[in-house]
Amino acid sequence: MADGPRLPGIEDEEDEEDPIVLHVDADCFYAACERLREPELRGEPVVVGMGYEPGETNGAVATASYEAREFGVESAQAISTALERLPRRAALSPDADDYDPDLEPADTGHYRPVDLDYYESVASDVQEILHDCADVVREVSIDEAYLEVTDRTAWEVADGFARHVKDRIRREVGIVVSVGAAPTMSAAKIASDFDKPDGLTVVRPGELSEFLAPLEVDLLHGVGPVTARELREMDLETAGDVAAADPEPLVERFGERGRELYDRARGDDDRRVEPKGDPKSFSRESAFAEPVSEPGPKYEQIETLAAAVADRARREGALYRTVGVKAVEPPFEVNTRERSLPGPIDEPELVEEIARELFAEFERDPVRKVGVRVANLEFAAADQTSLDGWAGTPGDADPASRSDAEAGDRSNPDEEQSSLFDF
DNA sequence: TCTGGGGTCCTAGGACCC
DNA sequence: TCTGGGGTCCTAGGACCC
Repeated sequence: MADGPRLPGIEDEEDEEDPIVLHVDADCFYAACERLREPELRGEPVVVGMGYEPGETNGAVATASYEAREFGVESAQAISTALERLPRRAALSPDADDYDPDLEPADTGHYRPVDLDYYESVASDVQEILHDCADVVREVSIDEAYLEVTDRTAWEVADGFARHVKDRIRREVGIVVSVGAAPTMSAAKIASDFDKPDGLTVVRPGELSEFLAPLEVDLLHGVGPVTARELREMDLETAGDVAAADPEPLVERFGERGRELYDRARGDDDRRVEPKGDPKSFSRESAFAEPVSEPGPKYEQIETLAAAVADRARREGALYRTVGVKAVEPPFEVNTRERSLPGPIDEPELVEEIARELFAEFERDPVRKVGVRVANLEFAAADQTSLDGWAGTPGDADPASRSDAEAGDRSNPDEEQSSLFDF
C-alpha cells in the first residue's frame, strides 16, 4: 500500500496521462504593485492596508512585504497593531500627527491604502502571459491562477517550463511569482507555497505521496484553524497521518469535507483545470470606526451599499433574485438576513427597499459593520435571449411575468419590472 | 490580533410538494 | 387524519480562502 493507489483490475496511470497543472501565485502582490509604481519602496518594509487612510489607524493589513513581516506585521492584522510593531515612516516628519522624535528610520515602514484598480491593471498584464502559456487558465483571485499545461510541456522539463513562465512575468510585468507544478490542482497549490517567495517546486506523479506526507494538516487547502484543531484532537498532525487514517471518522465528523480532506491528503484529486464560471453573488460591506447604535448612519450606509451592489450587478449584466443584508454586532456576531423574489430583477430601488426592510431588525442595535448582497444571479446570455421572452431563462421565472414590455426594451427595465414585484 | 472586504461552499431545519 | 419517503427551495450560520 505504500506505493500509492493502484487498484487491481483498473488500468494504471500509464494509459491516462497525468495532467500537468501549474499553480502560479504572486508574492505579496499588493506590495509588489506598490513597488512597481514607487520603486523607492524596493527593499523597504511595505504594508498595504484595507480600510486604511494615511495617518489613521483603522483597517487591516491586506499585504505585508517580507521586510515588514520581520517586525511581526501579518496579513489580516489590525492596522493599529501593525503600527505598534512597525511605525510608519511618515512619523519621522515633525509635522506629522504621530511624529515621534525617537524613531529611527530603520525601525519604520511604508503604509499604503489598497488601490484595487491599479492592482487589477497589473494583474491583467500577468493574466495575459498566463493565457499565452497554457491551454486552460483558471483565475482564482487577483494574484493566483491554475494552468493546465499538459500539452505544452512534459514532466522531464516541467521545471524549465515553469521557470519560463516565472521569467516572462518578471521581465514583462516586473512581478515575482511562485510556481508549483504537480499532477493535481491541490498539490500544485501546495507546491507553489512550498518555497515562497520566488519559489519553483515540481512534484512529479511518483513523488506525490512523499511530498504530501510530512506536511502539517493546516497546509492542506480547506483546513483552517478550526479544522486543524479538531484534526489534532484526533491525533492527525500531518497529511501523512490523515492519508493513513480510517476515513470513516473523518466523514462522520466533517461530512463531505472529511472525504475530500482524506482524498487530498492522499493526493487523490481528479478535478481538471477549468475556466472560472459566472459569479454567484455580489456584495459590499463597510465597517464603522466604532459600533453605531443610532439608526440614521446605519441606514445611510445600507443605502450606499445597496446602490453600489445594484450598480455592480448592472455593469456585469446580472439579474438577481435574492437580496440580503449583514449586520455585525460587537464583539463579532455576524447576522445575515435575506429574501428571495419570485423572479430575477435588475432594480436598484428595490434592492435598497428590501435591504432597509431586512435591516430594520437591527436598527437600534450597536453595529460595527453592515453589508448588502445580491445573489441567485442570472446572466443574460449574450443578448439574443431577450427577444425570445423566457426562452433564455430556464428555471422558475414565471413566463407571464416576463412579457412584451420587458422584452421590448432591455436598456431600461426599471419601470416595467417594478410593478411586477411590488408587494 | 479586539477584527477589513469580497467571495465560495456546506450544513441543517423548515416549508412545501408528490 | 398522526403519518412513509423522496425531492426541492429557502434561510441562517459557519468555515474557509485570498
